[in-house]
Amino acid sequence: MDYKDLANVIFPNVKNISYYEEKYPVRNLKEGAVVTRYAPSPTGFMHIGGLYQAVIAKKIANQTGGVFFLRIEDTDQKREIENGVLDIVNSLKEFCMSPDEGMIDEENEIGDYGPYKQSLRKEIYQAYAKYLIEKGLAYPCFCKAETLEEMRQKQEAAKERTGYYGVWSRCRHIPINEAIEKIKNGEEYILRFKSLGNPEKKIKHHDVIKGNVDFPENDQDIVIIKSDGLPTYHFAHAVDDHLMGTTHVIRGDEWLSSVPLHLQLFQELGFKAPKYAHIAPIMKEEDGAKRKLSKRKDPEAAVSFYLEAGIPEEAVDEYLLNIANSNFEQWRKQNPDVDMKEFDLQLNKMSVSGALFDMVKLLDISKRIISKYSAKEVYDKAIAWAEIHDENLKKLLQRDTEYSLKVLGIERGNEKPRKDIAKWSDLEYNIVYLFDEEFFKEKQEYEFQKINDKDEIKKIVESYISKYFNINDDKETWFNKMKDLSEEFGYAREVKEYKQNPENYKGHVGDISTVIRICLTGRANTPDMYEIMKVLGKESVVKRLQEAIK
RNA sequence: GGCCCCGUGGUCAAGCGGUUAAGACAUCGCCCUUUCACGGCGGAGACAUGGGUUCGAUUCCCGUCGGGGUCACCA
Repeated sequence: MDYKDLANVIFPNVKNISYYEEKYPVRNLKEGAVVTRYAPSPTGFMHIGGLYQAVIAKKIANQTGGVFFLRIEDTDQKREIENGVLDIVNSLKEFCMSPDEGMIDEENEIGDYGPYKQSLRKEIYQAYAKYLIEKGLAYPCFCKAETLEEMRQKQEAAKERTGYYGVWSRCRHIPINEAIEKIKNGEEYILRFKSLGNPEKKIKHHDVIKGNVDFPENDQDIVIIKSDGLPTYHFAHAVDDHLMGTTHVIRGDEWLSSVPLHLQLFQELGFKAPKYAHIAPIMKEEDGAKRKLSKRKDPEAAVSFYLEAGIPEEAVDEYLLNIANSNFEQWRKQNPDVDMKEFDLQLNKMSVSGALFDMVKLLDISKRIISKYSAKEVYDKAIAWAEIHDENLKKLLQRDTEYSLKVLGIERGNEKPRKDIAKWSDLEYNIVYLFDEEFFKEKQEYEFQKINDKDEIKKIVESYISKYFNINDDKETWFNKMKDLSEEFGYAREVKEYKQNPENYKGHVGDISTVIRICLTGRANTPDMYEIMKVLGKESVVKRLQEAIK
């Protein structure tokens, strides 16, 4: 009895690995093209850290003329959630991070290296597992959970390393015929990798992000095939990334310490090892301590959080890119209108330790991006958001599209556009008062500032309506009239004038215009008043002013 | 606890033995033909710590402290 017999008893019907090696040939890509992947488990909502990985992986692949694919790692069927795959696929799509290959919905996929869902690749893993058994590098393990637990306690008591290795790996030493016997008797077992590593020796690993890291060799006989017949992460990683032609494994740095194992697996399977780039996680500060953004505790960990808040997807992508390579913002400053696809991302410039998530910075980026949109773009994007999240805003904007466009166009499209909207959920507050129906819905409560004498206010407004206001004035005329009005009531035409001789005036043009502004809009702070009047139109302006002094 | 990684202003970060230690966000002040926003200018604000090595260390080495990761039939 030899290893081949054992292999045949365990996997009597699987194909030879040469079948798969031929079926999935080496990719025909140009020199330097990088193949990356995003390989999540459908076990919960899409995490911002996952998006971060996807952004980086896609960017690196695209900018080298390579391939970015999506592989679903659903080998832990206990933890799987409903619509997990769909959520991942849709989230990627929303953030413009759709893969070149891989799953495109719960069932379907594109690309020649599939299936891209691990649960559908069972027989492939088994073929490679069989190959390892034949080589004497994998063996069945009959240890029960309790046995393992006992062993572990002994190890801890003896202050030894825990795990299944060396003298502790009892099933490794079961004679082949005995193992076959057990299997034939129906004993339950899993498959373990037979590690040839020696922890006294170091392996050198060069990580594309972390740099040189030395580890002891792995000597753990880790599980490669679980009792449900599916592979563990480690084994699936080696098989899949080999067959799918991944050149750069870009993943979270929680995997860094398994590199010795993975390298060993690639080695023993006869695969060329990929390059590894281990990304530091996005952190959050709590009670003075840093920790990974948590799915449970932090709403901002879910990508849906940003969608719901109405932060443009583009802004989130740019923010993430900014965390990845901090020189992005310099590039952005020099190339304000260039698509972020043009930015050259460099893995070796990535930080080795995790950055704290900075919502303020995200919002700043978001403001910049929204400020660049045309009124039409704002309209379309805001409606698309409101469609799902804000019925009121949708109605408001759609009532009179033409008018809405004028409102959204205020101080937009010029050289220094307004940057006061960071997310679509800000928009309603920002513009409601420009709609008469809403404005007159409730009696406005005016809080005047410097000038608050009712009579004085009434006179100022009346005078403005009767003597100065003309909707057709150009900006300069309009401006001068505001100064004339100021003068009429004993206020300085210029702020500077007033500051030089405050005793000569009751105030300055700013005080007067504030009165008009508040009567007109109900607010002390608004965008340019001239533009607002133009948008409101003659009737509305007069009506608003008259109502205000009633 | 073992193994591994990290430690520059509040945050993200340049920096690779000699620098007035960049820049961005945040913050403060001033300016910007009237508010707000934008923009401009300026201010405050940092090399965790103790030893080495060196003519000279933020940069190199060691210790300490602090932070993070990992030690599953989870990924």
